Amino acid sequence: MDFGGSIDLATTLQCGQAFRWKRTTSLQVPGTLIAFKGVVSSWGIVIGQEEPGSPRLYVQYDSSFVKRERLEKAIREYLAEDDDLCFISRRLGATDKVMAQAVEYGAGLRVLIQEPWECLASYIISANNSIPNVARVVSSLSRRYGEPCGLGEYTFPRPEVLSACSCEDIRLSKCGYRDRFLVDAATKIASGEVRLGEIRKMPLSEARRELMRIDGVGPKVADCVLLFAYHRLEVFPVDVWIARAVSHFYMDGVAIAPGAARAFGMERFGDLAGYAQEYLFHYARGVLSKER
DNA sequence: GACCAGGTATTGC
DNA sequence: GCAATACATGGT
Repeated sequence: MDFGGSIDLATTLQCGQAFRWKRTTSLQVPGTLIAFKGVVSSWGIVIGQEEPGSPRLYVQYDSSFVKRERLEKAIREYLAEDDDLCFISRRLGATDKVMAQAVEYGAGLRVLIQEPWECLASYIISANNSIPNVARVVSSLSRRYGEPCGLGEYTFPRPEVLSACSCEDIRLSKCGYRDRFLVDAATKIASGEVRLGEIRKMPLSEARRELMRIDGVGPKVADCVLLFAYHRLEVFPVDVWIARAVSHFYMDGVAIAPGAARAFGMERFGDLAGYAQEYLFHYARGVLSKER
C-alpha cells in the first residue's frame, strides 16, 4: 500500500510508544529491509518498509480474519496518516535549536493512534518498568487471555475478561505488583464506571481526572493514554527521560519537577507538545543515555 | 548485591 | 500539600 505521508516505520514502531511490535524477517518482498509483526485493530499483521523514507508499505495478513480494504484503512488510521508530518516537523524545528536537532534525529517518527484500552493497560504496566518488560507482559496477557487474530498473534484481552481474573491469575504474566491495578482498570471499564468512549469528548483536564480515577493511573500514565490513544497532541507526558531532557537541554542541567516540566512543554510547544515530547524522548534516549 | 527501568500509592509530617 | 518509601520483575 502507498502511505500518504512521510514515515520512518522502524522508528515509529520501535520508539517505545507501542509495545507490540517485534522485528521480523518473514516478509518476503524483494528489497524490503525492515519488517515488524504485531497487531492493528485486532488483526495480526506483518508490516514492512523498503527504507525509512519510502511511502510504499508492504503488509502481510491472514485474509480469513479481515479483508484488505478494511485492514488498510485501519493501518492508515493507526499510523495517523492525516497528521501532516512535514508541517509538524517544520514548525517544531523552528521552535528552537534543541527541538530542531531532535526532529532531525527522529525524522519520520509519527505519533500512533492506539486502541484506548490496550494503551491504558500497557502504560499501567509501564510504571517503574522497562520497555522490553512491558512488551513481554502485554504479549503474555494477550496469549493467555486474548484471541487468535492471524499470523500467530493474539488480541489484547477485553476488559470483561481481565476483570474476571484474579490478581494471582494476572500475575502469571509477570506484571508484578501491578496486577491489582490491571484488575481495577478492567473492572472500572467493564462496569462502565469509567467510560473510555466519553473521554474522547471531554476537555483535557476533565479527561485526565477521569483516567486518574483508576488505580495505578497517575499524571504520566493518563497523559500517555491521552496522547497515544486519543491523539491529544497538546499534552506533554513527563517521564524520567523527559525530565532529564528538559533539565539538560533547557534548564542548564538544573533538575526540574515533573509538573513543572509538563507545564514547560505544553506552554512552549502548544498544540504540537505531544510530537515535541516524542521527538525529545527519542532524542534523549539516543543521545543522553551515553552520558550516564 | 546494588541500582535502574516511560511511576504510583501510601504514609507521615 | 509535600517528601520519603515500598513495590514485582528482569537486566546490568
